[in-house]
Amino acid sequence: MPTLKDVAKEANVSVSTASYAINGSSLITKETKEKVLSAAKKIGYRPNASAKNLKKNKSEIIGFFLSGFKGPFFNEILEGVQDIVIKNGYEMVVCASNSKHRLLVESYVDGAIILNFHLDDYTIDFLANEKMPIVTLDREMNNPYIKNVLLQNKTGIDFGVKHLADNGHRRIGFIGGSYDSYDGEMRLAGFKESLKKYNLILNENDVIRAEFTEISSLLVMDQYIKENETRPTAFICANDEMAMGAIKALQQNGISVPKDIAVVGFDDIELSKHFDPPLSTIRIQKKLWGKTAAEALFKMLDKQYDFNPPEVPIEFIHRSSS
Amino acid sequence: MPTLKDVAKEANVSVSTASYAINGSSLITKETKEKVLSAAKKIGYRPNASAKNLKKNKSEIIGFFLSGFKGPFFNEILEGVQDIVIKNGYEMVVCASNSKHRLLVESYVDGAIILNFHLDDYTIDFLANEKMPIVTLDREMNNPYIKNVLLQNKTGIDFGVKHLADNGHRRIGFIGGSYDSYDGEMRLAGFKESLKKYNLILNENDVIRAEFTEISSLLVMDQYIKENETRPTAFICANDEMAMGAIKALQQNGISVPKDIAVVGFDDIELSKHFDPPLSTIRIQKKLWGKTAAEALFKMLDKQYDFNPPEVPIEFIHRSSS
DNA sequence: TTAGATTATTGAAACGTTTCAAAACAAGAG
DNA sequence: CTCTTGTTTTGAAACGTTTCAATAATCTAA
Repeated sequence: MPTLKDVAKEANVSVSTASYAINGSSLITKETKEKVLSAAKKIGYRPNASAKNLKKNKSEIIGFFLSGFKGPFFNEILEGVQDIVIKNGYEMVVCASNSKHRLLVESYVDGAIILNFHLDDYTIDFLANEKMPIVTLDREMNNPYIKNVLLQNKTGIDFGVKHLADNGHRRIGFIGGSYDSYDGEMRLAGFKESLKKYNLILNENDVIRAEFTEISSLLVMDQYIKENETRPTAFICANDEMAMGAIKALQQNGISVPKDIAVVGFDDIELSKHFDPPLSTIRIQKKLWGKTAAEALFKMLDKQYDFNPPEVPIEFIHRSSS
Repeated sequence: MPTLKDVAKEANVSVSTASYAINGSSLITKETKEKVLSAAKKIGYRPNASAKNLKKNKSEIIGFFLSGFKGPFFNEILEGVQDIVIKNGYEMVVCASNSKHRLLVESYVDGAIILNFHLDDYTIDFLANEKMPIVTLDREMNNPYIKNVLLQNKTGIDFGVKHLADNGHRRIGFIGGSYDSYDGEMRLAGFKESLKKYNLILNENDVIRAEFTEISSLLVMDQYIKENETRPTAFICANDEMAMGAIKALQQNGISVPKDIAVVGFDDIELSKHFDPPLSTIRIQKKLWGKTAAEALFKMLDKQYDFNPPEVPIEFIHRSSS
């Protein structure tokens, strides 16, 4: 691999001149610059990012750290982030990590957005600093170099519960996800608050848990149906996949949705509007979520720390499942 | 940020000893190693990847370069790649680039998988070398350090055409995508070959083009319907999204699918089986595609160049749209 | 012309690691 | 004791850049 030194030799200038020329410094005359540039092209020079970053102590790359590429969800968030990253002249890398987090730990990136339950709070808190601000999408953290861009889970759930209550439902069940999900637990907490708000009684037995997947929800719902004589007239679910699983279980047991039981999801994933029946759900504007997060990050990279990121809008989408 | 030097000072050893200790060299005694490690922890030392990579001239990271995060497609491929990458003790970064490709050009990664029409052949050819082998998913290239892991587009289309021909269709149309897609053009070429194979005549007017999206396909199909008195009894589409768009256009014009016109897609995306009517299509095993690509890459990283990656299986999925 | 100011170029140090070769130390053998 | 051998530690160079400070070249004005 040819280096700057090789370019300098080829162009008959010093290494420093070559460096200035390639970086477009105004110190260098036009002729020299051209000489260097054509020498660089001739020998196929490419800058070495490691050396550059080592010297400059920054990479102009930000990282998005997620738990895995599965799921119908990330693409849109990433699109939003990417837009802002490009606008700021940076690049984004996306990493799924479940253990080592090398890229996060070894100063690869100048900033990070985190949506990854594998990472513990302690690590995130330890990593955040002036040289590497962090935005979390999946937890609340309190650190001058960390901003949280969180969803309005409780508001969203409240829209759903209100809708059901308005339509006369008095006994509403909830399908939650695994305990380690911040959003999931917030949604459950919101559910309980909303029930109170609308004077509905909470039947603890009607709060069931699956694992955020369609199949897990189908199974637990099937079991629930078989074990319970009387049932809620509506379920609200911590995400759309589980709503779909629940609906399938209900249908398989001869229970009609929404005639016998109404079901409301959360997230409004792409599939939801194509599902049969189309799913009532709470929509997150995912691309905007990504944008908001990225903007918060760049604000911190610009040494501004004293602000609160704007809320990401959320809305209830009424379709046929309720 | 504390450096190795700080660790060395804290532990009362030399920098080299600290380095050996942290990297687990067998030269170092147990006690020294422990001393160093606890010093490192105490002062919050984290290795600096830039310095390390500069010295070692490798990063143990491979990059996946795609054109954008849109589309229902990438996640599964990425999952496959990620599995293999982790198995090899590397990390993967995913980048969407439309212009600068900084991460690809500046020796950030030790290898690359490319599915990105924004990148031109010349650049890819220029970048590939022993220190950075490349696997392409979206074009044929001939270079000792590049392997192509391509789909069996023609075979796939042939399954579709055969299915339609077997069901008595004599006039079959095709909805292609934009000209710059390798897979799209291969599918079109395969379509023409298959027509010949089954003695069907090609009506050039029945080959229409959209842009791989549902909406573009809906629009061109709508126009096609309005402009043409007689029509094929079946369409085969270069991807599932366009098949869905076409079906919607047909339905909006009072044409029933599959009763009046059969439609077959390509890719078998998640949505296809939930679509109304569920879509007949050609399935790509996307996760396996990713795995195959990653395995080819690691073989090259292991200095093995003389092999052909295995074919990625492909199959026809019969649902209700045909 | 020439001193002084301005512009263009260069040498060398530094960034944080790794790793070779040399040095220091410890242990056995004579 | 001293010599050898083997083990552990260390000093220093190197990786490819950037950038400060210093030098060289050119220009301006008296």
